[in-house]
Amino acid sequence: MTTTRQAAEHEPVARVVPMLSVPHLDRDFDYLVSTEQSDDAQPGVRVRVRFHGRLVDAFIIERRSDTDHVGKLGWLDRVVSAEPVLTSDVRRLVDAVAARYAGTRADVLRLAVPPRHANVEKQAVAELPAPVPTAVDPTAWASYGRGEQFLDALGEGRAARAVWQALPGEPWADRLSEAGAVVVNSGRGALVIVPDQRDVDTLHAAAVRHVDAARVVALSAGLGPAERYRRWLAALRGRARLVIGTRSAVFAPVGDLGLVMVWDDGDDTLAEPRAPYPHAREVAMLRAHQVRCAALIGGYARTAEGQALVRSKWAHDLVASRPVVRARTPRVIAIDDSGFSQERDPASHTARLPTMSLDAARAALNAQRPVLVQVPRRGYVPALACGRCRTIARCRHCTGPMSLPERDHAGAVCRWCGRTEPALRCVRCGSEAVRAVVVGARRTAEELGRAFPGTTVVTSGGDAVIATVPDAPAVVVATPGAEPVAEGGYGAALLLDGWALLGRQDLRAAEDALRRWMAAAALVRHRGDGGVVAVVAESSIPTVQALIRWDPVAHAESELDARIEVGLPPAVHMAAIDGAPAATTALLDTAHLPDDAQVLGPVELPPGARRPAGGAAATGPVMRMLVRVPRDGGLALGAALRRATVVMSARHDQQPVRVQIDPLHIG
DNA sequence: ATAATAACGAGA
DNA sequence: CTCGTTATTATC
Repeated sequence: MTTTRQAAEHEPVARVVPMLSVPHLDRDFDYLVSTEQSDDAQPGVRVRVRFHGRLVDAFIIERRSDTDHVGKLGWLDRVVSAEPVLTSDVRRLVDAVAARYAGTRADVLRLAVPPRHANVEKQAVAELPAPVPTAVDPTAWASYGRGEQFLDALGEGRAARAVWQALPGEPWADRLSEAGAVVVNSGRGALVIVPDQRDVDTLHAAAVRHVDAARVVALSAGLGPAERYRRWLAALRGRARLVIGTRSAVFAPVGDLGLVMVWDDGDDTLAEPRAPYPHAREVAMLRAHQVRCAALIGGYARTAEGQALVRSKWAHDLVASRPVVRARTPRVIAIDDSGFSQERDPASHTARLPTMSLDAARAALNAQRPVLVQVPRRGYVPALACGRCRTIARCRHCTGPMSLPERDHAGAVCRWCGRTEPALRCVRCGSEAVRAVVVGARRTAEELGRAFPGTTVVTSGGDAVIATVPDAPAVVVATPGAEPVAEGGYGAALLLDGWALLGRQDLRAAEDALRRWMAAAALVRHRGDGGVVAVVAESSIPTVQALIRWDPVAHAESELDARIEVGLPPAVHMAAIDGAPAATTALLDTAHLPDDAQVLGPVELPPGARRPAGGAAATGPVMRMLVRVPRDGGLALGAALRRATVVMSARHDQQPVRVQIDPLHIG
């Protein structure tokens, strides 16, 4: 069954990028286009090509009249559809991300272009009436320095860039929607990236209040292939002009992009867990840079990365003045046990956390307001129980659960009041044996229920997240990120386990603690309205001070200074190379690293880290090597490691190695 | 990946 | 010099 094919008359060569994640095959390949295929085989469409005998998916990059290939060309096997799903903007972005993260274009393309759904693609596009500009009130941005001017700049199509710290109680989704509306009204597209589905829902609800609902679309993973592709196509085809989504939406094909926004960029979920592990904020900034559009990074707290953008003058500060901050924030008290002797303060025999923070909670409940209690994620802090009878170990002062902190801490520590207990003894059976158990939010809820008999106790966390709670007395126990919004604001919040958040051996421990605290505290009424936040941590710790003073910018400043001091991102760029010791050293030996690169390690992989996938299932030790280069050496680092992976993958004897650029957690 | 092929080394 | 094995290279 040999069919005679005729090459297209005009530009018979299609240059394609095949979807092969093998580094040394990440090149362009030319194929012949037949007459029948010619109309459909336009740049950006999906095709199938016979590659080394196998049929593989590919995207057409360009049509050409000639080829530089010396051998004979094969034919495009099939044009999958005429939909040009890979726009030139997205293709340039994919190229840049692959280069920066030392990955293959195929891997990035898999993140950027969702799988096709033929039925959805065939459906006719409904004609939309001409867009109706919506009214945007820029005065809502007036609390933030040059906020109104920022919106004006967006309306004028300028490439304004800002890092914005939202005030407590601020309906951030409305503010981001207003910024998006200004851009959409000016005829351009806007994109907002948020950490999770809950934020997508919140933002979408707000967005349709500010932008014609037919032009707003929300992309997220939990949609199912058909709906997901339908909405993605709405963006591609230009119907949707304000696109909202989680991390992979940062690649969404929004045409004539005028503004890209990222909310809460300190959230770990913005880091893609699949190779080459790009971070949505970094991709967003690359994109803004490439298309010269505006950018906005927002959150209650600020990351060192955000601060670096401000310090380098790439972005402006968008923060409220001190008097406004003071008026809008709750009163923050630190429940601080250290250096406090019971001899000097006999009153402290009655538990200090219960006295001070339970007082605050009780006052809020008496004022008919809900109280938020933030506890760590399940499994985050193991508590202790008797090794013989399994009774949970309790603090002698406040009856809080005891747990073992990080290694450098002697004795057990109370999760509520932070007091140290050098020698535990079971109150029931007298045994001195201890075992670790995990006390989650549910148990904390039971305990608090006992502390406030007759009060409704609600828990939110894990797969049972509650969006809102009514303005009524209730104790709301939530894990970070799952705090329900209280209508009118909480009367008080208790932030437990401060020492557990701050004591982690992680480069982002302090930043992360402040981010979680502020996210919870932002839901509390301001001080003038009686709002109180009690945080269980030493008040002398700078991060606790930053919460008390509500100064995320100063905290990010000193965080950035600290990273400069010790040479960690974003002050430098760093690559982590994980794998069997032989494999990682082989890769680094192969790499022609820049002259100013420093090789560090090997270090232990952070606990819970996955071992690099692919190839033979390695069983040996997994080690991490680190490469550090100056801040302006990021591209050179990516390029050098990219070349090394090409060489290594061509020699197919190696064990799997994972390369991550600027990983969130360095080990 | 995997097939073709260039390179290499030991035995006859 | 040949055969058998291994390293290298190309895949349009």
